[in-house]
Amino acid sequence: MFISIDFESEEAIYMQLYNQVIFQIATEQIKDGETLPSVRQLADTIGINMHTVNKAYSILRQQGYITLDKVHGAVVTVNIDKLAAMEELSDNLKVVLARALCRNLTPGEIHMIVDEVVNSFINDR
Amino acid sequence: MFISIDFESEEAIYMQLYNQVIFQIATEQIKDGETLPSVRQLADTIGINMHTVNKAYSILRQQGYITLDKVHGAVVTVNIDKLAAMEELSDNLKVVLARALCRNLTPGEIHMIVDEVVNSFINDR
DNA sequence: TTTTTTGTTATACTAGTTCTATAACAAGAA
DNA sequence: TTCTTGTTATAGAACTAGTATAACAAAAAA
Repeated sequence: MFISIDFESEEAIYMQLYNQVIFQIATEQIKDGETLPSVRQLADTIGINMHTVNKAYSILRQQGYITLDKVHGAVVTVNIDKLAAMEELSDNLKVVLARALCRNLTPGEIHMIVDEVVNSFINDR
Repeated sequence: MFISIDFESEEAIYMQLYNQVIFQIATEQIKDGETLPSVRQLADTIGINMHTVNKAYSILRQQGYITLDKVHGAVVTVNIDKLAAMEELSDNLKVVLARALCRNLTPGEIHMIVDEVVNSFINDR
């Protein structure tokens, strides 16, 4: 797994890590059932503290992207609750799309950009 | 302008305030050219410190949703740079749509939910 | 003119978050 | 046994959020 952290960024390290794991699952660079590096190993590779990786992993687990245990480590487990997933997306979209409407983007333009972004992930597979 | 703050929320007060202004511009409850309450007045109404309102307003200004000066106060000014708006939306969508793809939502399902959210804003106008 | 209100800036304090560091524990694997 | 695993505890440094008090210049109202 390739992770690159920008230490100059405003964004917290554990958040960058969290987002990059999400991106890699979305583009299937990491697939359902595959294992992430251990917290200590990844912390060592990146050059950050173990607890920072642990925090990212804990949030990923809490939100149902991975499972964690001592036997199997951090395993990607893609959620299958469609209804919950749709509600989550709806919530996440509210702020983003409100901003787009404030900028006077039309529903058509918004659709076009949604397509672009979705396809950029799918084409990376 | 009606603002309601959840003091129990994880979300910072200035962020809740920022988001609610965005929502009200998106639903045209506040229209282009209209004036927001002064920082002191709004702080008093909500029952929070002046600096907390000032922070929300400063970010709104910095991101081009309002202009601030002593003469006219906080005036809503809808941005007209389409290209910048589209790049901003594209960036904001990346994280949200990656999460949706991790949940195994299809492009069709994503489009349906985008429509729902966009229409919920437009129908509130 | 005086008073009030405006955005803006400065300083200071508390509480909480982020990140690091060291350490320890139980449990499975080598 | 030895190593590695996830997990938890504690503690410190640096930063952020929110509050509080205060002050300034400039426009508006009295």
